[in-house]
Amino acid sequence: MTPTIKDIAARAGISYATVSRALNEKYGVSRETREKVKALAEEMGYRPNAIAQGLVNRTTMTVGLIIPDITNPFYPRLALGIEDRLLKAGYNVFLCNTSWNPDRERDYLNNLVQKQVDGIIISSIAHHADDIESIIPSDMPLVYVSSYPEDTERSYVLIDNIKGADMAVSHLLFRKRRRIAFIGSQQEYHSLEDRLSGYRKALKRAGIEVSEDMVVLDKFQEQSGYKIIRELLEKGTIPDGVFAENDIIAMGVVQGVQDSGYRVPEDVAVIGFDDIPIASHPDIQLSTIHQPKYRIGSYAAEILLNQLIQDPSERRTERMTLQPELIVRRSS
Amino acid sequence: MTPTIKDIAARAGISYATVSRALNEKYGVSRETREKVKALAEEMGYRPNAIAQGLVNRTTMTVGLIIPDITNPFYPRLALGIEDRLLKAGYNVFLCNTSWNPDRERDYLNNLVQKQVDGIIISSIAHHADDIESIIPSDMPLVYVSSYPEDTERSYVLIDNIKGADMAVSHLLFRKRRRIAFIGSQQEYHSLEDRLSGYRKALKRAGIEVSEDMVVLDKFQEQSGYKIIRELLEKGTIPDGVFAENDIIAMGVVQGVQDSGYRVPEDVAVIGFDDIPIASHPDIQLSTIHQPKYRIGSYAAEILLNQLIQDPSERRTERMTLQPELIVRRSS
DNA sequence: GATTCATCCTTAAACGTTTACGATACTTCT
DNA sequence: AGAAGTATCGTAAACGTTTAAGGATGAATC
Repeated sequence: MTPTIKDIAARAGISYATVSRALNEKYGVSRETREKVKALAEEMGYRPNAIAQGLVNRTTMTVGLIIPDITNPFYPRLALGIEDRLLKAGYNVFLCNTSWNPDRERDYLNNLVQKQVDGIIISSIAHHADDIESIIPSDMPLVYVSSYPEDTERSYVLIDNIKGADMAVSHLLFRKRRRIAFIGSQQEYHSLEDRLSGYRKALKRAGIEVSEDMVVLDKFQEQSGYKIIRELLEKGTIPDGVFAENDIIAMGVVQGVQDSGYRVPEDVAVIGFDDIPIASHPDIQLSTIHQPKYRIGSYAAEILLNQLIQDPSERRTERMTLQPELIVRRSS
Repeated sequence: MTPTIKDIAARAGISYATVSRALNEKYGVSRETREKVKALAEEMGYRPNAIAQGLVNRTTMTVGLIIPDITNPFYPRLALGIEDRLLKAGYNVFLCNTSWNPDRERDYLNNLVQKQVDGIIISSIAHHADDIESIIPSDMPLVYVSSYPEDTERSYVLIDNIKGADMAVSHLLFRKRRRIAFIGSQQEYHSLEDRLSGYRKALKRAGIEVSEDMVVLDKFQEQSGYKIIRELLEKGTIPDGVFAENDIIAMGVVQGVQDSGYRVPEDVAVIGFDDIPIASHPDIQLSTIHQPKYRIGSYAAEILLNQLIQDPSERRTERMTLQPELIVRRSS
């Protein structure tokens, strides 16, 4: 249907190998035929078959991006940073949304190696490096972004979650809160754990004992914050501050607090994490820890690109930990 | 590196053609060798090279999805509906974000055909069908979603934009508004035009003349609503109702109205389009026209899948126009 | 006039699969 | 026993491209 180099060769009266070299600017073809070939290619609407090229070149100019939740505004911006950077370098990206499903993450990884992607960027929900790295060839470039399994040797780009959480909780402490809850989702996500340990760290430093019924994790994301805080309040466990795993959950918490007849921030101060766009809306004004989402994405892409051009033997792992930023708004 | 069927064949002491047939459950291989081959494949960690398969099968189990703005919460949900449906059928998706850039849309289309995708779903910003359909092979399945060029013969899935806009404006009229503005972005987007004509239609039916300074389009998306309404108000052009192209813009309008010292909805009633999740937030309460985003996506995927299994000759164009739903909230 | 050399092109193999066809051996039938 | 059929496997071509190696041509050198 669409013309191949053989079609061009036939019309030009030369062999298709010459056509290939002409189009790829290789040596050994005269200016004359090169121009003739190019004109013909243009005229016939020739477009190289990337699949065939991929087979012989052993590179597909394609990378896989695995994220847990495209519905959380954090990830689209991250993905945008990645896509923009990779596109500039000529790569396309397979976007894979796992919806927090570890099986789906595994399946997608398998899929991506079968599809011969050149590299993978992943915001993983797996706990162990092996869950991921045993699936992919050991020489396949991989960079973790925003979350990673702690026993990995690979590159990653992420915010300092411990420090960010520490800052958030310290801020609540500064606001004279003493009964500070941590509310999150039950997903096995390494950044969750770091945020949790940052939470513990800050409380410990302040000499406050962490009461375990103040740490509540729930199965789902979207409605988690709302549900959890309402249950807490009804049970009579009344925190005066809440640090939520992320802004989506934090917004649920704020709603829940208000619907239970309490005031934010007077009765319960709330702070989230991520600084998604809506958090700064005048009618929302959610305090949070800022993450430079787009930048994190483009850094991750940059690191992957470095690995892509390097010899596997001399690949170094590059790790970036970006500094979080406290954003104080009305909710605290 | 990773084993191929030849490696398996060598270890099994048979030809690689037989290995292929064994793994693909084809006739002509004994139970015995089939099982031996499968065991070996499992043991050696064999995974078929999808690129090589793609070359011979002339199908890549891959589809391209082109959207203008992953940053607008409308699209991730649309994409999710598409991805979920396609994944179930074994397809992977290239997500392509054009950032409202027509050149980038064109480049991506080219890219996708070179990458030999089996089909394309696109929320296009192009005006003419030719801008898109001249790029792709005529037998390549394509379905438009949420927006489409009006001179196309292809399938599409979208909301009835004219009717939705009509409903929105009629609602404002019902609220006794007479000076109703339309605020949108300047992107060439067909759904924009339909919404604009729905706006005109409703006004006309009510016997209200459309004043052209009440229709304002701006270049960008995110800040458009805010900027435009503030300029309008400062110019002394004070609408008592605003229909915005989408919820993102509508939210900007609400902010702008309030920052200019007017009240929503008392002085200016505002209604948007899409019903993105945040619109229902208790502190936002934006009136809007609901779109079933996830469902639109999965319908589009369904239609594409139908085309993928059909013979190109007997492909019928399927067009779905979903009914919009008016959601009245505090902003009107 | 033979040799060398550069230039331009062709041949052929390779990438990892699938699949039509042919070959072989074994069964079954007459 | 010979013919015919069946089950199993191998050979080879094909998908569209890149690229190493080699061949042809003509010009330059001696």
